[in-house]
Amino acid sequence: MKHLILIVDDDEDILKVLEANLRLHGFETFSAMNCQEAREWLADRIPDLIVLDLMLPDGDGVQFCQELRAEGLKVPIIMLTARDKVSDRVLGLDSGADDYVVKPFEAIELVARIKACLRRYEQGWNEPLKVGEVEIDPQSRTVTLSGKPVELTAKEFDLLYLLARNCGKVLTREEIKRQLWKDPKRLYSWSRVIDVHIQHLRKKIEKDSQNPRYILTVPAVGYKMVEPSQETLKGGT
Amino acid sequence: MKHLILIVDDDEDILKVLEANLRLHGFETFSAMNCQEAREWLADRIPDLIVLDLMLPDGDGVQFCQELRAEGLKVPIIMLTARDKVSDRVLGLDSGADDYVVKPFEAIELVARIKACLRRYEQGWNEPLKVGEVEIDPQSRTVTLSGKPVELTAKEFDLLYLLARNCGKVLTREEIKRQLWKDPKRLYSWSRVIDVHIQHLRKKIEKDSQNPRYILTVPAVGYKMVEPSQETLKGGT
DNA sequence: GATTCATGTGACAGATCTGTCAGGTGGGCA
DNA sequence: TGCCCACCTGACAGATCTGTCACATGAATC
Repeated sequence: MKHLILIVDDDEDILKVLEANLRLHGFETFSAMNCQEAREWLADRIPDLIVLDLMLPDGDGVQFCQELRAEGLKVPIIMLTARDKVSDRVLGLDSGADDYVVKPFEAIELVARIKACLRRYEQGWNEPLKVGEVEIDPQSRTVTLSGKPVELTAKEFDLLYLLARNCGKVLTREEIKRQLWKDPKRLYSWSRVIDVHIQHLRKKIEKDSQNPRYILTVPAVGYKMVEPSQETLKGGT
Repeated sequence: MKHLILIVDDDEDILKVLEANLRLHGFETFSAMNCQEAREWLADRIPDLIVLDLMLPDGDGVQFCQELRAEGLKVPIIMLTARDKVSDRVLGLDSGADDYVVKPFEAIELVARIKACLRRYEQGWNEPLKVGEVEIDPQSRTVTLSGKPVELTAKEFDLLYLLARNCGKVLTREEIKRQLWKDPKRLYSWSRVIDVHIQHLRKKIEKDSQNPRYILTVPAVGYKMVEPSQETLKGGT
């Protein structure tokens, strides 16, 4: 439930201040001293927001930001930048960043920006979705099937919402793991958790969990959710 | 899932540093010390990207690169070159290389370039294709024939997509094998797998698998996919 | 028409992948 | 503390996929 923030900065003092402040405000934090560290960390899990210094020992923050965006990372990124280094690229925010804060700054200001960004971002993750007869409302974390409420556990809900947001697109088990488990180290790669949760979901939202219409297996690849076709909707054996 | 990178360089130190760095970033690597070794390796399989030194003991990198392109190899190639050797040929990139990095370089920079190249390249592998009435969508891994969905296995799908991407061009069995089997050692060279999969595909997407309109046999060479001509579309016997 | 070579076809078995289940673990709560 | 519940693990069986083989077919050549 806590938001996880990744801070990328090479100044230890700033790191410490930021970490302390953010934790005070109920965030979980993880720090990286350079691009490389950040990359490695991001290979495993996805934070809710990234605070990124413009100047890093092993690369340019703007470039790094563009790289992340190109990889399809969608979480908000806030840039830290010295006043005299505020380049047009950053100001134009076409680096892919969502906001920037000029150093030196009050920690409180950054926290405010972070909260604002998260709010805006989570709008997208707060939108109710409808796939076929399945309606998913993240606000209340409720799911209804043909109007009737369905009880889901936390993981089941998150998994369903993730699938629904990528409706039609195949998600590999790797992708799912990265999004749903903040600490993937604890999850053995050969674990069958995802399959198990998928089965639970099917039992709850499919009429015939043996012949699923919503959550399809794509052999050798992963799973995908689809808008059921008319015929499968009718012919519900 | 991991990307496979072939590094061609005769400097063992550089090789070691590159391998370590690339593996750290989740790539699989294979090294060749010269053109010959690279050629032999490439005869078996196709990496996702090649890092190629300009100066090699048994040949010129630019020439080797052109050779590979002439053979129809399409994966991105990044050239390594000493600053004073940056020839116009390389700068113009008409050697067929996609990018170049000047020595000495930061490993991190190369990694960034590699990722950028891969991203650009893989865009192409996510695009839906349409050949005649056959539509192929890699995102959802679905195929439709005249709008009606067709069920394919994983291998069948990969094979079809490969043929479609090379629509009009003949692919030899060797080329197909190199692209679809990352570990070709396990596949006997006389194996008929490809033929068998082709037959399965024909049964699924051709009206008359005896007189295929999409997937044609080119005797003594291989297979090719074509945009069916009008007459064959009408006269469907 | 016989021979030869390459491709098409169907059957089969081993490999791989998914679905399923029976514990085990740990956190929350009374 | 002890119960309950969600979640994770690991083993297994069944289903599916895939590579191999044996043989059929068909075209080209002499």
